[in-house]
Amino acid sequence: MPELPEVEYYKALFEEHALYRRIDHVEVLEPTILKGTDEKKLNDLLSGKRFEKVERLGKYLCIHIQQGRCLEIHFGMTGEFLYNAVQPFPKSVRAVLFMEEGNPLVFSDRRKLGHLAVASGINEIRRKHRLGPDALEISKTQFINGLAQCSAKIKSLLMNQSFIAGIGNVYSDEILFQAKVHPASVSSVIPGKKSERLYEMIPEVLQVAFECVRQTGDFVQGRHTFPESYLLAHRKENASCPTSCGGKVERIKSGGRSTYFCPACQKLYS
DNA sequence: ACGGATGTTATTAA
DNA sequence: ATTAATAACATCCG
Repeated sequence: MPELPEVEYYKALFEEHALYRRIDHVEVLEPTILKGTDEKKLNDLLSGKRFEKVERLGKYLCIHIQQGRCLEIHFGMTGEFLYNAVQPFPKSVRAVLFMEEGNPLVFSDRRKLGHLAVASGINEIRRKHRLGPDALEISKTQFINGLAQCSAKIKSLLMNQSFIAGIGNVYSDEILFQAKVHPASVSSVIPGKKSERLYEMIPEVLQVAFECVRQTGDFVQGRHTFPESYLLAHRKENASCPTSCGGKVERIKSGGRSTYFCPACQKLYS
């Protein structure tokens, strides 16, 4: 489930548990999660070195390795780091970074949709995956102009990592709900004031989500404790809209994903 | 039993 | 050139 808030939380956990520690060696249990590298190359890169820094861009982490290159991490749908795992590891474990001291850093990914790769830095990751500006860094002008130029549906645009990096299916629904914009609205038709409102809701929703994730801790199940005023706390068909507008939550398909919204609150611009 | 699941990418079609 | 829909990746849950 990792979108920007979850990946930001992974970053914080990494800083707390793994940063500056020295790697002994790497064992890869499932080679298919490696992209463009292999177990031997990873050992050449990592063994005997320390983690120096970790950066996040959208849903990616970039871990800088002492005197060398970077480890690129994407968590897919079910990826996570485990910091207290001991052998025998759960079968969802795909790679293990054994440290010179203490517990290993364990990459678990049940559905194997995440990956590890080697990169020179955050800019290479940006280029390779054609990522736009991070959702917490995009400028107002860039966002507003992007909407004005785009005839795609707003929900698709918010999830388009090339336009803005870090927002996925769940938080795009919430941002649209908080801004009271229908997910099928045509981006270029949304009035200026509403575009501004959308822009403001992005950091608002992502920061609230980060706080929830941080407090809940366990998020692989996808059950955070979101505020009652959030659609996310009522994210199922026919639930009552939390605004007491009397509307019932609807589900449609948009961008190939289940999209929840309140037809009474969220205005359609098309 | 079978539909659905929070991500990304490729392909195809309009 | 854009945009939308679909499948594929692989596995588990309700």
